[in-house]
Amino acid sequence: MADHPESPETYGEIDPRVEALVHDLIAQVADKWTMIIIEVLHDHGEQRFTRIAEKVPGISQKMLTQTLRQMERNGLVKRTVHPVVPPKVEYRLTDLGESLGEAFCGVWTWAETHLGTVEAARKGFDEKVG
Amino acid sequence: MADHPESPETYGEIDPRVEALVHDLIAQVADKWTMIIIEVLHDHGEQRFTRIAEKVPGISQKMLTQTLRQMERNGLVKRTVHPVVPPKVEYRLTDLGESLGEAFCGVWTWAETHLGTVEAARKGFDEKVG
DNA sequence: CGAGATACTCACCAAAAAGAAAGTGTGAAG
DNA sequence: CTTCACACTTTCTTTTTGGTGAGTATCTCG
Repeated sequence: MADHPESPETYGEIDPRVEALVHDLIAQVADKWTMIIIEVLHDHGEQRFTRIAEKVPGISQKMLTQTLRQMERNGLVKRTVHPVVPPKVEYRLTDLGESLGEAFCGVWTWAETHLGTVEAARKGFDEKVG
Repeated sequence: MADHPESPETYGEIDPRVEALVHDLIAQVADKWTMIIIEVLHDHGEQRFTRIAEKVPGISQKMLTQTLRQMERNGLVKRTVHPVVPPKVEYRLTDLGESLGEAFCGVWTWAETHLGTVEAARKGFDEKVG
């Protein structure tokens, strides 16, 4: 599973660290929940846990916590705890988070633009096969 | 799981069909293997099955077939079978596939640019936690 | 005193995804 | 007649994911 010394160039001159990070990030951004949370936080600004949950229908507490933690670890969101009772925790996008949202716009736009093409391709493919 | 009439706007005015497709596509594009295959095909042009496999270390035959099929279904690659023996099958990116690769560049670039920032954020986070 | 609010965590389980390995069809080469 | 190449497919096993529901800490309100 390590390197293949016999295949000199696997692909290009890509720094494996960048590779790994891209995979990582993309896997996360691509993640259903991360994507939506970035959008919610972008559109509505700083929000607390329960508010986010309300705006992301279908998410479980577990996944919300998990996703938010992951985003925090990657520096995409800032988590602010107010030491009051009952607890109050607020989340907001960092500059990094905002910039990722923007970078991702290209893919969103692509998807919107080519919606029809992709649907047609799928239909064509499924007809030939099915 | 449908709408929340009591929360008038969950997020924006997004057509749920677009939503769904975007999630779908993004999940697929974001896929580790799809990303790499797009790159390989972009850099090296049309390639046959085994050649791709060689350039994507770690992928299993199953996943390669699966990913390629999915990409074909979405119109990202063209599959050409030459009726010879032993079999010869070639894959190449369609215009749609190329355009997706380009749209994705933004994210790649983002990742390269912010590699350091993210790594630092992770380190900081892990130190506080661990 | 007991309920309620908030932001979690934890344990358990089912489903889905992925890996590993062996099998398939066909014709040419040895 | 056996072997090999190629592009898969199939089966089996393992790993990863995600949902559910209960539990926790703390202070306030009725």
